[in-house]
Amino acid sequence: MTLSVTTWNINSVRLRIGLVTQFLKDYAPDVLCLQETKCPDAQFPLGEFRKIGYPHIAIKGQKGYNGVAIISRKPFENSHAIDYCAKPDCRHISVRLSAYGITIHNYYVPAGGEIADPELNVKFAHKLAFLAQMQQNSVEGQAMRRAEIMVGDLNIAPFEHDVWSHKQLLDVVSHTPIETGILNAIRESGNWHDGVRMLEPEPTKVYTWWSYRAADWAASNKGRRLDHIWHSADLSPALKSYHILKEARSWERPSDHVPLTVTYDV
DNA sequence: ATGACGGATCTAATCCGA
Repeated sequence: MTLSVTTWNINSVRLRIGLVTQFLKDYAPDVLCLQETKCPDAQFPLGEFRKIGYPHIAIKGQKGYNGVAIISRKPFENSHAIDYCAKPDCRHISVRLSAYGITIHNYYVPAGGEIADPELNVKFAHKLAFLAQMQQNSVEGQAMRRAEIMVGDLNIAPFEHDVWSHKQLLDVVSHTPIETGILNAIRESGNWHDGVRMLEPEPTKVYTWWSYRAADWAASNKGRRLDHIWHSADLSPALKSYHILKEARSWERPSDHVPLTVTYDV
């Protein structure tokens, strides 16, 4: 049985509903995890997904900012959302896929603002606190962790070749040593495996995000790998392939992130 | 300057993204 999971920071699900449904029709992943839906639950476009074969939907959204969703062709149970840092800001939701017995966690980690110093920047302090709680959960669950996938916009590019210039981004939030160190510690202590880097090891450059601010994003190609799909160690034998839909960055009115899909043979 | 664009909101200017 195949399981394909896509993660995509959509930067407003209502504005880009046409792009999302076109993606689902063309690429048909089993599960789509969205971040930055920017949509209160009551206004989520459930019908648009139901009519193209995605009837199973878990949402955690609010007005204006953040928001996550899991949209599935296959049924799930135990939909669950965690408030990290005791803030009800819609940055996590999980489901358990009934037929697979696999749990999927979908995260939107805080961006962290401009200044990489928690003393000077409360947004960076929030990011570090969020990551600390993720690490605590990761370690606590490590011994029992089976059949789990975690995806999302983690807002950190952990490896040298996850950014266009390691040296030039060392003091830029998303690639500072404190952030990359914590993300690597979360992955290692939780015994998570990074499927994309197993299939595409360093030093190949891999990006999932290109800034809106570049005059020509494709020509400058100053990207970062901010979006990730990890799995528990027991799923590594099932890891099949990954796909980054870079061309989605050129679609009309695009998100600044593109869809990342990992496929398992389970 | 990496790079000033793009989304949502109490439709104007402000917050936020990374």
